[in-house]
Amino acid sequence: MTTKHNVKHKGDQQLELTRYFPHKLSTLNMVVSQSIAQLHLGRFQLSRQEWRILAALGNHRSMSAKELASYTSQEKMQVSRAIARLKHAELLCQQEDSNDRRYSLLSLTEKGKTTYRKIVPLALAREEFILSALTEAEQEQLLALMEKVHEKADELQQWG
Amino acid sequence: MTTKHNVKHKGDQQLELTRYFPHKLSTLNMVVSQSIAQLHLGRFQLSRQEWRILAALGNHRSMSAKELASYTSQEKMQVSRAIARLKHAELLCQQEDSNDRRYSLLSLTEKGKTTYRKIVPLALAREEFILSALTEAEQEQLLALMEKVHEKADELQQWG
DNA sequence: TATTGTTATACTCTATAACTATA
DNA sequence: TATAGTTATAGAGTATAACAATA
Repeated sequence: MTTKHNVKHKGDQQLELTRYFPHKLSTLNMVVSQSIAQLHLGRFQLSRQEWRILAALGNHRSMSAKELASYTSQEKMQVSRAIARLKHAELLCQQEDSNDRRYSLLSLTEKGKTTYRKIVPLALAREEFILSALTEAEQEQLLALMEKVHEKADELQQWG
Repeated sequence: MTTKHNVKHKGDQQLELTRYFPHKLSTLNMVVSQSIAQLHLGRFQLSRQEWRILAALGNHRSMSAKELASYTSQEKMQVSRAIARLKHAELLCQQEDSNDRRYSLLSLTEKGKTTYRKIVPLALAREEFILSALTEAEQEQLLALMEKVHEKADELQQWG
């Protein structure tokens, strides 16, 4: 019996960290996210949270804080604080929803849109560079496989 | 011209966050790493850094702090602090390398080995569950594709 | 009573770099 | 002078939950 992780003794399972999927995924994410962070942190002074919100609003005109949290996969406090910073930097403006005043409508200011238009081509160029390691078909495969794994991991997380 | 990310106006690139590879990778990593963290944080009171070191030493008998840093993809301070905590918990012991006393030889205590033997089967079971979303062939594909992407991202990160 | 969003608090993590000891 | 490893410090990020306003 041969498996990916060696079994040295009967009933004595070994875990080789460098072949352990969660670790491989984590290190891949580390290098990819750092290469992207160089962009928004370095040149645009945007935290990851702020960058995600800028990206969301640049593409969707207007969203509530709750929608932003869900869309950007962040907690509502993270979103709330990122909004405060973006508002302070005058990249974003906030108005009440007249139908339900608990909601706020968030959208980019002209300054925010300008920043979006500057950063997006650079971000897409980096994505393209990274994915140029793969053929188009492989890219689709990779995304499909990641999707499947994501669903299973969701299941696991729910059940603890 | 159709691309993955819509182009609404000429020269006006749009980025759809949910289709942006770095973001998809980040959210996948989030759910996978959290499902693993439930294990080592919840049941074994080990931080991610400590868990990685335990895993490394359980599989390799003895390593120096520097080797651990490289092997576990962590900074040397993180490793140093994780070592201190593991030493305090008596899971790990440290002795000087008699050839070069700058180096220390780190290895698991019996208590550390016992913890390793308890946690590894559970960690592997979680990995197996997550990867059960894929066939064996798909698993190999996924790892191969991730490897290629990793190399490209390394390149990008180096050049800034 | 439930929901959106903000704020307070304490805690952890991180990054930079200074530091010790050895070579 | 270079390397292994530790420690100090400050800043950033995080989680929990209390809170206000609205429905």
